[in-house]
Amino acid sequence: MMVSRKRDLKNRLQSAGRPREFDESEVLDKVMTLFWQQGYEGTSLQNILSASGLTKGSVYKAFGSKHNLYIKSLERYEALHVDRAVAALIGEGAPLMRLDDFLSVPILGTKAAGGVDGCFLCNASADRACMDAEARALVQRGYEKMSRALEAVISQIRMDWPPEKVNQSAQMMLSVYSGLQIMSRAGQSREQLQSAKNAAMAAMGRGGIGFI
Amino acid sequence: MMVSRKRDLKNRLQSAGRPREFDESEVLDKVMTLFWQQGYEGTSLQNILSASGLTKGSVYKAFGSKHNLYIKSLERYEALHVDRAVAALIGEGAPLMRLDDFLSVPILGTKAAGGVDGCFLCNASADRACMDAEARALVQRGYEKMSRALEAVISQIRMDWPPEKVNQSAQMMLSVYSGLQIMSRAGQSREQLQSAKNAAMAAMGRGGIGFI
DNA sequence: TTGATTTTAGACCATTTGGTCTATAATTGG
DNA sequence: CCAATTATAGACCAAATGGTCTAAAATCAA
Repeated sequence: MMVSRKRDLKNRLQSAGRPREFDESEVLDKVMTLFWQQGYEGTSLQNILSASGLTKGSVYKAFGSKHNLYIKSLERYEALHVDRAVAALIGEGAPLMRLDDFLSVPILGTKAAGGVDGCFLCNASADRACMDAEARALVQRGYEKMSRALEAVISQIRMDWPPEKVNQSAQMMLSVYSGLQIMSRAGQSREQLQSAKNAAMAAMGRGGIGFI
Repeated sequence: MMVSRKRDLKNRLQSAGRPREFDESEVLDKVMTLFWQQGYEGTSLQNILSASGLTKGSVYKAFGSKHNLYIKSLERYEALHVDRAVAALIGEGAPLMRLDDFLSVPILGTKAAGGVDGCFLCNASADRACMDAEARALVQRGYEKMSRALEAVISQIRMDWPPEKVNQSAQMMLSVYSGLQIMSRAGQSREQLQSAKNAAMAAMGRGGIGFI
């Protein structure tokens, strides 16, 4: 047959042939959850097939490889969770409250009866980032986004602070956030995490971070 | 033969039979490094055999299972690294400097050319703690030790602070530490980590953590 | 209807997984 | 030297791994 006469101008959305029986985003959400909870090596193809209800053929046709599925999952996490957190940080309401809410996420996400997801970026940092450049770039981009948003709120909270001080505080808040997420995965109690958050918030109060 | 007449009173160190050809602690150190760097599922038995130079028979005779090897690795990490960090925290010198040194570990450990180990406790938090109660208990014990040591230094730095404030600050410092370790695994730049540390240290300075 | 195109189901594959078992080697106490 | 004991090497194993491939099914354009 002729090559590539196919549809240069028609610009259709639905190509010919049998249509997909699944929603790609829906499947990706389920797979993302698996990688998020169990890590890359901890999630087997079988896990993925069971959770998605698909068969190997469909998965490999649609996503190509396990690794690509992981990268796509990270991207989806960024779009779904990081961007939402960022929007909340730079959104409406008292800036101090917005920062507090941001640091509360790791604490509220903590379920008493085990099974804490934490933050996919933080988990991926430990799990894959140091051995997978593509994953690392995505994780860094996520941190970068949160870092910028933190700078924005903090500069609203402490309008008297110079940019340098705002930047350092934002980096500290990001560290606190990551630390809380990681420690929540380890089952640290809500009280302990709460204490950490309180001290971090207190550093933003009157007196604030007093350079030594 | 008779049961358990073996050596109730002799109390010998070396039992009869062929002696070990390897040093158990040495092997454990190598295995610990593998689990630390690659995680539980990311480390195969083959990895372990190659790194230790042992064969399956010896490994299983000496350690029983991969899982047990992981637990032993966590214990060894606690004895080797956590206890050392704790000792340094409550040791000699200016307390403010000791705290600074503690938070510098994640930054100095960062090698420019990838391959950052981070902290085994933090990695294990993301990797295994939420699906392995034994591992979780060890991780929590490690955090607990560091937390107590942090309280000790902080109470030396700010003798005017009430215990509650000291405790909250210690929890925050532990979060910052964990966050730095995790973000260093993701390849965050030394400058970024340094900024976070600076802000955290600043919170201990004059004015300190000013409750809102 | 027919031909082209695409997805699906699942058989199939080589490799690797964690783990066991046995024969042999190396030691000690007697 | 001999019996008992322990460690080593590596053959062996069933199950699981990530991945490929083919035949059938489902759709659309002509």
